[in-house]
Amino acid sequence: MNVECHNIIDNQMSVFSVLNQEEKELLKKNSTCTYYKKNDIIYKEGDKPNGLICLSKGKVKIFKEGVGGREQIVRMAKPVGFIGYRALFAEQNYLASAEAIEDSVICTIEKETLFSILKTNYELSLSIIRSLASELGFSNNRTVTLTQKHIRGRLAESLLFLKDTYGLEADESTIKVYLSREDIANLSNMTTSNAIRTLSTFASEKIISLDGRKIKILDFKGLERISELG
Amino acid sequence: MNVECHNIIDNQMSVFSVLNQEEKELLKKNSTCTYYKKNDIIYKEGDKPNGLICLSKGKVKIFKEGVGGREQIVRMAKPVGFIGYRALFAEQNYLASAEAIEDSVICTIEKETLFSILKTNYELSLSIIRSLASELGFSNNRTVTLTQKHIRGRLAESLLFLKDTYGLEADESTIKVYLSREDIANLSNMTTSNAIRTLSTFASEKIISLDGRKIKILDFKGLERISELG
DNA sequence: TGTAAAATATGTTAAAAAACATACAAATTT
DNA sequence: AAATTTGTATGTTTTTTAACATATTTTACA
Repeated sequence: MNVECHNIIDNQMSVFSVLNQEEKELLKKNSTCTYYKKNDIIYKEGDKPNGLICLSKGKVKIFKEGVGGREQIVRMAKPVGFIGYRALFAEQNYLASAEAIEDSVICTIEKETLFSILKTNYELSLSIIRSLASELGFSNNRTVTLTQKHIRGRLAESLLFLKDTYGLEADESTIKVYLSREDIANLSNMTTSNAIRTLSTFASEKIISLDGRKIKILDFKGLERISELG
Repeated sequence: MNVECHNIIDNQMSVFSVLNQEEKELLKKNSTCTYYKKNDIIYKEGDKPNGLICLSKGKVKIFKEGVGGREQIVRMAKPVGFIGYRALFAEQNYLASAEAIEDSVICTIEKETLFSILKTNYELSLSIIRSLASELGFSNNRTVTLTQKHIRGRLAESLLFLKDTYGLEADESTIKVYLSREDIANLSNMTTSNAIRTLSTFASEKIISLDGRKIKILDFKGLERISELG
């Protein structure tokens, strides 16, 4: 009854498109589907991965607990995308936690099955290598921007990042994800107060407009300029 | 005449140990050896990778230019280790630069040859996946510590990181790498002034002792405490 | 070997961001 | 519907860190 899993594995756009029918059937037989409510934890820092988790529906934040329990969001996942594969492939326990920020559906592909297919399928290995290498580039980039940019620059970058990740509503300006001010702060390496304050400033400068958790980008160029300036 | 390359490929401890003799010979035939003086640039942000670079001798820093040209060191390489493989496998141009901080020898394995061997050798793919996944974990960790820890915590962490990476001299306390105060600052996300000042403070607290660029760790537990506290 | 340049050191000031305080609104629970 | 909790908003204070200034030492090299 795990239709969601089947859909992902059969998806022509997914990394599994390089597999033959037999391999796909094997994956389907060894995967399970799980449903999560908004704010549900999918896994926690320290947990042991037991498979490749694929986000089929919903949105998920990946975060680490830092100094004094302060949360830093290191990644935002969208369908169809993988979660927690870093720990799985590094053969480590999770170094970050995953939490659904919307009702979500995940499909977990059993570890041994995945590795057995990986053994014979060069294309799949290569696409995993590419994914990890891209994400490492992204992470290194973020290390620099989060440490070097000032508050306005960091917030502007986060808003552009959210836009790039989740896209815009039909109005071509509302960012298609609804985060709490606290999550925006944890994504941008600042306190909640400063996230709220800086969002208000951006709104007063007509760069964005705010309506609860809805954020409309009014001046893309302006936002990019602030992000680049630091 | 590229003996250095041959040594690396034949090394029982390297990732190439999983290759058969034929594959090793192919790699040797398609690799070149290059010598760098201290402060020589090996590659620059934006350059196109043309092979897998292996550091055979010496020490190399990998850094990114941030806001206003401010440098952030994202990795320190030691022999025998790979450099610039992220960009190679992501099929991107380099997102960081590499500079020798000591006289160094590198061995470059030609790209096409490497990929052809990768195609047939599952073990090699897997070890690359593991490396990338580990480094991604490290990078995410650093994002959090560099943004959340205070100056003392960041510097303490950097000193411990340098110790873990390059080890200690025979005296069991001198860190086996000699960096400028500027490099230490660029590794720890602080200004040179603050690196100098904080090093002096640590020295006055008898946590470390300084002799030019030689740094002796006198109180390991103390340093760890400062690092963990933030 | 003298001189310029680079690196190190340290004090002072200015700016940035966190911490704190408080108020209010909205959502949830009872 | 009242009470409580949670999230948002904004002003003030304090801390942290960068920026600046200047001196001294070391290194490079002509």
